[in-house]
Amino acid sequence: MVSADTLQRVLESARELNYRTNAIARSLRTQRSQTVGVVIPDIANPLFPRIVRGIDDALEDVRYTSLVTYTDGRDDRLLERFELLRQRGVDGLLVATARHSDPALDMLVAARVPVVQINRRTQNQAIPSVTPDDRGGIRSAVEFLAELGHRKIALLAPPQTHSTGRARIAGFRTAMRRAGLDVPAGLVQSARAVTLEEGARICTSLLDAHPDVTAIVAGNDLMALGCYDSLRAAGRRCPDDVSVIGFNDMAFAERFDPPLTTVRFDHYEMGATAVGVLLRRLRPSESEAEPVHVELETRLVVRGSTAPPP
Amino acid sequence: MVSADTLQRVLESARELNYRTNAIARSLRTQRSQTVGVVIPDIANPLFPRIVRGIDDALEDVRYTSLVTYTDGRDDRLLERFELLRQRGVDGLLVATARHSDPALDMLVAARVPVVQINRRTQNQAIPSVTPDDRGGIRSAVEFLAELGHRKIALLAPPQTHSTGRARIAGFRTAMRRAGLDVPAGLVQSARAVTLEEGARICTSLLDAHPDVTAIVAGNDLMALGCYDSLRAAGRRCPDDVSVIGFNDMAFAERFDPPLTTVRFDHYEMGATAVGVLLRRLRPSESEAEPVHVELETRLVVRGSTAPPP
DNA sequence: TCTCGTGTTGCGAACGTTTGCAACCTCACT
DNA sequence: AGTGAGGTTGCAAACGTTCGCAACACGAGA
Repeated sequence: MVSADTLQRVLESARELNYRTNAIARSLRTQRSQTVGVVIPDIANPLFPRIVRGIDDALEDVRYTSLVTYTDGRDDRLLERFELLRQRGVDGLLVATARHSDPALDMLVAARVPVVQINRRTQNQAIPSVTPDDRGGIRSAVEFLAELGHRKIALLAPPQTHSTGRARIAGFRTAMRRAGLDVPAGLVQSARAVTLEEGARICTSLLDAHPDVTAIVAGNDLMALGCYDSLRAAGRRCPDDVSVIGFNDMAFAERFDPPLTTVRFDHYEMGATAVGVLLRRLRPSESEAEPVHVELETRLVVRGSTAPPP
Repeated sequence: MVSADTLQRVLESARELNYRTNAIARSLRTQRSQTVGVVIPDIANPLFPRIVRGIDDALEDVRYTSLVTYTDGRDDRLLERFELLRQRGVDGLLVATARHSDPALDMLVAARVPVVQINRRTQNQAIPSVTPDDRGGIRSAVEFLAELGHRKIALLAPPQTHSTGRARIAGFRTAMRRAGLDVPAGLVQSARAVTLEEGARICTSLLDAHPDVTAIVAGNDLMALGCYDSLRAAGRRCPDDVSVIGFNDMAFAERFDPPLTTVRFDHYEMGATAVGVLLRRLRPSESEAEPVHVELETRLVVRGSTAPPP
């Protein structure tokens, strides 16, 4: 539109005065901040750094920035977090704290805030989500254990209030049925939280009640580590006496003692994909489009925490 | 200033219209964004999540928000990252990527941008910093090994371009001297990067050249894990044949095989303290105050990767 | 009663962009 | 030469706050 020479001179003096376009002023005028809010339980939980990294890299490609905030699993903080982010003018939200029934999320869709769920999802189908294939993952774990010869397999599931809890229980039951195995009451336990300590606690009570269990599918890697502790305390060896399988393939899982057999999916990709879904929603033309629900492929990574039953 | 009744009514209708003060407009007007930029190599590096968490919690107390961005160790990206954050109008910067000589940081102080360094520092004394007590930490590691009876102790230091590299070499030399031990050339090696792979590489070449080494002090926990790999590949056992000590006490270090003996300091506190220093700098009255350099106390955590020499 | 000081109220400018629109210019066609 | 289309230029409004300042009211002292 202007001559190359003028452009050159403009750019030059801009650099000279070191002009920097003021993103705040731009945001105020355009009503878009090129910013998305990310709500996770805790960045220090090993599940989340790679997710966040995937988010941030994908956002950077389109010159967006993330604002990350934490709930520490305290659901009463959710609304407050959302409020904070909206004050800051985020264009959309990436939420990894969904509960099966989640008024805070419902409120967001009512307020027409673009939201995408990560890792977990609510029953409200109107909110797009990117999650692992929980059922498939658990199924591959059960199949593997069954092939090894295990018959008494227990599941330590995430809480029933999480989609991960429900989906994994469902996946477990169908896989067991297909393998021709019983699931006696008491062999499926729901945790109150997805923590190492809770994993240990449940594992201990489970083994007390059912000493003949030879394999445990844990709700995630942290809970699997809790099982390690519990087994050690009970004088049982893993994998010789009891096999353990985790979920997530957290960083350094291959270096634990024993190296953890676990269901892997790509955390980085989960974050990046969620950004893609959100950005699509952010386009005015597609803001009302049918919500997508992406399920990420899982793969069982066999390491040292699984063996044939004794 | 107004009656309690009026206040009540104002607040009520504010809630009714669900008024939300627009942080962007406020920032534009006040020229303060209540935001600080955080520059780290990579959130997926296990050192950083707890630091960032400490930062964010401390910031939240004063209603600030962080904008986190990554360099992946590519120093040429630094300026670009700074530029991005300044465009976004951050009030100050927290930088964990300092090099011993660092033009990008010098540029920031020239531009009077409030900066605090975390974990590492440049030689430019004008920039406040919060770092671990590198010398003290290494000293406690060496003293412990010497007490166990080790005589041939090697150091795999971080790069010389990092303050951590220099300080740890210095600490190593004085500790060895005090213990009455020699430091032959070749027993102090500087890494090119602070990674697991680089740790393995150096460890292998070190053990080739000096097979009589019985203990290794690694630049950090990741490099220590690299030593594990290298030792295993060489058919040497840890700690029976060679002891290994790390630095940082990264998450789950106690669960590695063997559990890692390492120098611990409080990452969370490091982040929180840095925020404190930065906030003080942000006050106009103290922006020119003498820069402080906080050194965080370290403590050796003895686990299973150390034993008397064979 | 007038002046001055103190305190309150309310208006409007400013922050740095983007964007719509009016004004203007050029050129071609009638 | 007049008209209109197409294109360029430049100005001003607007985004949602904060904050300085003018205007005003009130009371006290001369």
